[in-house]
Amino acid sequence: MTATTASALIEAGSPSKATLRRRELAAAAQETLADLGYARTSLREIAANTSFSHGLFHYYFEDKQQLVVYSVALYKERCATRYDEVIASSTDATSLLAGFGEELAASLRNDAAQHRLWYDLRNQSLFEEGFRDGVAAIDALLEDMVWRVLCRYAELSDCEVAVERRVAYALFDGLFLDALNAFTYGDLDAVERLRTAGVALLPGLVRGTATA
Amino acid sequence: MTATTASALIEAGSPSKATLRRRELAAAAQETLADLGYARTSLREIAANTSFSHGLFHYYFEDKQQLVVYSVALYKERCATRYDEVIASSTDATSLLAGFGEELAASLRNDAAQHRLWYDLRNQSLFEEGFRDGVAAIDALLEDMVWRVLCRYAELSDCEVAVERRVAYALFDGLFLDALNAFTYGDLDAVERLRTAGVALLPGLVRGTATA
DNA sequence: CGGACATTTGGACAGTCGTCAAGGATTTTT
DNA sequence: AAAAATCCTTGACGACTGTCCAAATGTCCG
Repeated sequence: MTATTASALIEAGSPSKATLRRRELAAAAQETLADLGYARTSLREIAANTSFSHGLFHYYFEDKQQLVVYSVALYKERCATRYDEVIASSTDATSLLAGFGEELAASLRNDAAQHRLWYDLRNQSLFEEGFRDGVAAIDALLEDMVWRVLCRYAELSDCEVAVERRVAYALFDGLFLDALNAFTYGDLDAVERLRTAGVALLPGLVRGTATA
Repeated sequence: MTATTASALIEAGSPSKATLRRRELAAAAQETLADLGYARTSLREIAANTSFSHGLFHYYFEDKQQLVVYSVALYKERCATRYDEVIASSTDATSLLAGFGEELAASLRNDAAQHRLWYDLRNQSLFEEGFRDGVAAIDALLEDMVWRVLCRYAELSDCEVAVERRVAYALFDGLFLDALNAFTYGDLDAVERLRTAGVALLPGLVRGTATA
């Protein structure tokens, strides 16, 4: 249900002409935002990296907040399906672990700027109420994503999950945020460290089902 | 060594008259900043919650960035010693766990606004280079704090630590950030959930020393 | 007391910002 | 082809920002 709410932000199904333009503007905005962060990015600067004028953004979005939330949601909707193929194609726990670690590392390596924008937005939502609903919807998407990985891993390794959904998400998120920090500061090893730590964490979140 | 770097930010030892005033201004600034967040807080607004004028802040601080870093560091220096008394006074693993959980919960319950300011600042540092050194110094302080708790727990439970320093910090930080999000959104149960999850995590980060 | 220095004020400066509205330009519909 | 609806640009408005600075105030020592 919460996931559906998030999808509603992007308006799935009917790609009307206006919706397509809206997505185009949001995608362009996302690049500039990922570069500079929310606070330092003005609508004029966003428009400058575009073939459109700054006024147009107010034609398609009510205000800056809506634009930013829409932009981030647009990326995160794709991002939240990142591990689904590995989940579906893995037939044993070991290969799931390997595929998961690979995707985790790739996500940091290739999309670091987008991730830091997401964390920026999530943090702003602690101060600006207007962000809360959008952020909560995206957060639910990511929590579901982690939960799917964990459940599949438990299934393949014949165990049961030993932590709550939100705890599992919080732990992986902590690892990822730490790695993103290091990576952004220029520490290239952070990618491999994240892979290792992520792969090591997963087995710690399940317990054998034989004990009773 | 890294901790010493952070302490240098606050200038320990000699409480000159100027330093005292500097601390007073920073402490006042911290309140407004914790309320509004970094981006939405202007020097005029900070000064308005003070008996001083806005120009004075530029007399004691080079720019807004320095003021903010100093303000957050001032709080975090105290905060990073939060668990030390429990560490010192606990004589068995169980009471350490209980005391740790209690402090963890209290930290969220009482200082939520200060914590979200810290996370705000840490996130800004991903976009603004001027924040990096100060943030890294504070981060090292917190990592040390977690590490001290973990090492003491391992010692009292006759185990050895099974994860690296930064991984331990990242995991607890993930739990805390998740709880802070929920708490700020009005979820009062987040405090007790954080206590439970924190207490449950600690034993998972050590392993018995008997196995060889 | 009087000068030297430190502290504090409040206004001015030069920008930047989000928002909006009036008017072209373009597309769609009739 | 004319009319209507939609799309897009441009320029302006008022408010706000960090920073700087000349002047006022306070403090301390000779």
